[in-house]
Amino acid sequence: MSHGWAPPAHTGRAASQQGMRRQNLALVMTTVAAHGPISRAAVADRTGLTRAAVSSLVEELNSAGLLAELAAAPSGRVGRPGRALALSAQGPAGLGLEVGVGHLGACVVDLRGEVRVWRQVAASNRNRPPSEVLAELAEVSQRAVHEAQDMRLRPIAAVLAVPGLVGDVPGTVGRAPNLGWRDVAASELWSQELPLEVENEANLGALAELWQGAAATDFIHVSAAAGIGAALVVGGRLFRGARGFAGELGHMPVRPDGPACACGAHGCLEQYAGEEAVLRQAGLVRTEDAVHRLADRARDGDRRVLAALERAGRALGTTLAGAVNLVDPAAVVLGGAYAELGDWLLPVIRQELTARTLRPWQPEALLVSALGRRGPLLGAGMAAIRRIVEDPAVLRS
Amino acid sequence: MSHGWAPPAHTGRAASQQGMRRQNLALVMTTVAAHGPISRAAVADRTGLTRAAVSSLVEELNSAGLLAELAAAPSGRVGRPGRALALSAQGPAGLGLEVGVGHLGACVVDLRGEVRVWRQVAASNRNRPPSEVLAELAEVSQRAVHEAQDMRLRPIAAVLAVPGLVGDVPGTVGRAPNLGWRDVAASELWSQELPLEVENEANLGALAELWQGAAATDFIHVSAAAGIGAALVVGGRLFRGARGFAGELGHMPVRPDGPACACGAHGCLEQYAGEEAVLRQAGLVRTEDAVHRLADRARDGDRRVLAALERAGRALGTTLAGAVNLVDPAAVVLGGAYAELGDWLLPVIRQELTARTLRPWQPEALLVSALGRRGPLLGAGMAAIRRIVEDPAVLRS
DNA sequence: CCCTATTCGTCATGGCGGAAAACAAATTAG
DNA sequence: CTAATTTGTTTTCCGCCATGACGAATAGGG
Repeated sequence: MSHGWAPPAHTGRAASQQGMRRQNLALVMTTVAAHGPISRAAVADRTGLTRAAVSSLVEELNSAGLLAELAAAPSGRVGRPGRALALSAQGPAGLGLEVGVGHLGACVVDLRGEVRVWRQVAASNRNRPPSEVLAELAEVSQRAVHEAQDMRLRPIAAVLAVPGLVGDVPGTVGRAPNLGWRDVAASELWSQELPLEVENEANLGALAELWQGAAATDFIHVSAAAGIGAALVVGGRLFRGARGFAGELGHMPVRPDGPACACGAHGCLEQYAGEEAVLRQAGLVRTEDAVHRLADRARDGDRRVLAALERAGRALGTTLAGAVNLVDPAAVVLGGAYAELGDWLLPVIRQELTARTLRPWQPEALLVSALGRRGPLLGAGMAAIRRIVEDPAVLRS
Repeated sequence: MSHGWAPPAHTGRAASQQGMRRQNLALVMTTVAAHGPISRAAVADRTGLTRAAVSSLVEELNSAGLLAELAAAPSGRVGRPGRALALSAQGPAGLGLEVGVGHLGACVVDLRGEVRVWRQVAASNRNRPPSEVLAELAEVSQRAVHEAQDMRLRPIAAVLAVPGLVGDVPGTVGRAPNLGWRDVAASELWSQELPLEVENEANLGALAELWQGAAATDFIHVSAAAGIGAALVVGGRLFRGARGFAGELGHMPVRPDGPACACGAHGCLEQYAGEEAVLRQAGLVRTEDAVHRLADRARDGDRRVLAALERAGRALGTTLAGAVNLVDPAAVVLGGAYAELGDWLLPVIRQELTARTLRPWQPEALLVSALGRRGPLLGAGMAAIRRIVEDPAVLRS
């Protein structure tokens, strides 16, 4: 009647003692990262490892320069005081890079997740040759790296945030319409020593949100630039879908027979809540700082702008309600350009969410990103160093 | 500027040698399950374990009665022939149970994933006291268990498929409107020895689809009964969302200002593609076998029925396109009542998917479940025994 | 001041489990 | 019948964590 189990569910990997060590090193590392200065004994309690094992693991992490012992603080409790462990403020660091339409950015984040260097410069990158853009970025980056080195920080990996899609080949930009890029092998053009990884800016914004602790471990992060993108974070990880295309919120249907969209369909969300559509409704022309002007006029009470924002918010809310019904996230975060327009969008979206989600929806579960435009670059820097926290053994090679 | 890493990303568990053994036992088990009769050496090649380690692991699984050695088949290749390992056709088995509106079911699935006992009886369970229903189910179940025992099968766990929502407390049915159940503690009413777990029938249908190998490891399984539910399978696992409510496809908005829905919103998918809506459009009254009658009339070319199905398919397609844009599954599977109506729904849905998905959509990635109504019960049986395959160490306790 | 209770970190021992390599067994090719 | 080849087991070894004991560093009480 049946034919047995289907082939593989992605066959796991063999567990070895090296793997065990590796996992426990990571466990200690993440525990220290998450629970501030903490003693070995407390790590042991929290992880289930023995104190002896923790000692050995800490010793290894310590001599690799990943952990540091802080000065002892009097605890007031009886017994020998523990020695406070914390992630090292020196040593390995992550280099975050960003190519925006109107700016370039570089930042350095240390193991603790703290931003130590932050540089952004204005630049007109629209339709500029990628090699030229990356060359200028390299200059900005090098200054940032030098600054970091003065603080005894040693960047070990770079992540580049781009307003576009990552290509099938790692390290390439598949398409970035706003930059005019198409199939750009960024990591090859990148002449620096550091390994470079490319990631979509919206995804990195979502990761920044995750690691800065504003939202839960399961949320939808919506951000708008030219298009509308959503990043799904599930169980503390980016959810990319089977082919890596998950999160195309902008082309969810709002009205099946609505206005034609560039994608070929009709009534996509972008036709209601996309930058171009909103500006058109508001009677504004599209410029680099259009979002600011929208917000200004809304503050001034401009009827047409307010109506445009309400219309956008309603469409966005409807679509998000659908997404919430389907994915059941713990929160929805508005980032990117939407963050600045939160005052006017939030109430309408809340209304729609409340009305259209089958399960009761807590109003406070819809929130505006506190990171704003800094999200992508911050996320890039954090992502670059986060690997070390989540798997310190990669440095042992 | 920043405040370091956010608290936990669900802190992992400490790796111990026992855990290592456990993981490798599972690895051998799943490898044998997935790749048919296979020799120790081939398992070693495939998993990366050494032959010695595999031997030791197989020895343990063997003496626990989980693996069996088949008669040697001449391979024709040079060298000592391998001894073919396969999952045991005896020993531990899973008991699948189902309470439907019009029937009760029980089945027994062995370690290989093969159905060995299959029993379904008609019953009118609508608004019947849960204790009475479960008592009758227990009888059916016991006969099935006895039959299984005659085949040297020993059911070790039961999973119950219900057309409703699982409650917060494991083992309880939160709501099953079609049965008239509300907060029923099924596992307490279940007087049998076996541990009982309760799961939504649509989810189990999706798991059956997964394990029977029709679809990929990432897909959306749509099924309709009274409501429209979707089960998301991601990386070979059920995706439940933050609160366990993921998959409410029926209340995704199709037209923001469409007909009012029982959920309080307007224009939900259920108002277009739900059983009641389709029947109303088709001019049929609602009965137990309404789906059959729909299919019959459609086959006869009934204009009104065909129009109703087209309308439903179009709405379903629009919504699924949105879901695909958001989640990017490798496939979409139509199950439940939709499976029988596939001939008429499929073309329209394909059309919408092709038109509305941003990424190119392969027509063959939309398919109809071959399991039909058997899915939920089959999935229940398979789920009950699948745990042993995925973690054989649980039997060691 | 000294002694005890308490907690922390380390050290020594042991056992478990996989890796590596040698070996025995079973087949094909010639 | 021998050589070659592949399989499965045996043996030895090593890494890693658990266990338990011990020294270290504190607070509290007499």
